[in-house]
Amino acid sequence: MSINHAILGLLSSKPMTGYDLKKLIQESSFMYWSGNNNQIYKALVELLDGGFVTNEILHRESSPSKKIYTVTPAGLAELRQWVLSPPEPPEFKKTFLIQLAWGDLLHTDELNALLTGYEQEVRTQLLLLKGQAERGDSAQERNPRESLLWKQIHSNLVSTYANELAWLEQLRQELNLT
Amino acid sequence: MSINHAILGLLSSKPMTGYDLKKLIQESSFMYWSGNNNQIYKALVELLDGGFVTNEILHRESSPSKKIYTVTPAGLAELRQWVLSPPEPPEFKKTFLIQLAWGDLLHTDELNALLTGYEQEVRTQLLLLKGQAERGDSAQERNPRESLLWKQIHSNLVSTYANELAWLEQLRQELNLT
DNA sequence: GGTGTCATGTAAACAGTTACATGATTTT
DNA sequence: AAAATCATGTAACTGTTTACATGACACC
Repeated sequence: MSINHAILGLLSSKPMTGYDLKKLIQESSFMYWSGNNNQIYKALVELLDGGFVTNEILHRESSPSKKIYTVTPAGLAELRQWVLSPPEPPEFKKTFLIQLAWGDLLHTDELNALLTGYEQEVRTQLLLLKGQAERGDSAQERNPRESLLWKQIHSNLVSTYANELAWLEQLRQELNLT
Repeated sequence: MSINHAILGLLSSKPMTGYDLKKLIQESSFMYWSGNNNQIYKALVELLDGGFVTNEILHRESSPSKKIYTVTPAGLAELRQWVLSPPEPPEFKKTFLIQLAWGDLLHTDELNALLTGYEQEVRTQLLLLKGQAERGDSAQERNPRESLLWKQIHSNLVSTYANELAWLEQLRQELNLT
């Protein structure tokens, strides 16, 4: 349930509308939520109720009125608190591994096709990541330490996918030699 | 929604009760569902309705009657079909990375403690994995190809965690040198 | 005598996704 | 003239988790 904290984080660099937040979260590689309206607008109501953000409402003739959200000091304190909290282990959902678990039902060529399919998916994810990096995503960093952290987050994801590809290579070799 | 297929897979090696399936799924490292009653018993009803499994009911005086589920040929066909279907990309939920994204709010020593906390979590996961492997988990394999596949699934998870540790090492170095 | 395992199931709450609804403005 | 973007929100559905409920039998 940390999308609220992610929103606090995003707002800490710049006041934004729900619509802006939605886009940032949807485009982000490491903020893993889908970033649909329901999540965002619900979270913003909660954050407002909790006093962690305030909003400035721009009324416009017709069109829904634009709401620009800003973190409060209480919101910043909450964010810091959360960042300090004990990390959770990473979670992996690799449905492919479950397919592979019963891959013995397949002929060798079918199994090979399955591996190739997975490889394609992983490569696609890697390309998406690099695309985001080139577009200089995640906006303005402030100081060198922060910018180092963001680079390392990106590097974490890249290495995770690269590791998957390396493992695939190993699997292919073992399958062919047996 | 592939827990149904995972259940078909498990039943394909041996008829079992819902209770047995629950334990296998909960102990498994790569079948990522929690394996709570609600999921299992609901899935079994669906599989039964679809004609993918049958059950033999052992009535016992008092105690709920034991139901032993067996895959039907239709179930095996469905399983094979699913195993052949185009793989999805892996999904990662690394909440830690989101904490790190705003890690610049922390003092250096706090940040270091955060990294250590994460490292501990990852190491714990690795130990759990090795424990499962030693207990010769995932039961009886049939032929060399299948047994190779199961070993490689295990190896995938190990390497994923190992990669995380290697990345942490790199991050530590970059943080200290800056 | 208490704890743990076996064995089934239900209820309630929470989280997440997809789709719906509206309507102006900007781009192609 | 059509399509995409801006901007907010709601409704319905699906998936997941936690907790409740029952009761025998085995083990310490």
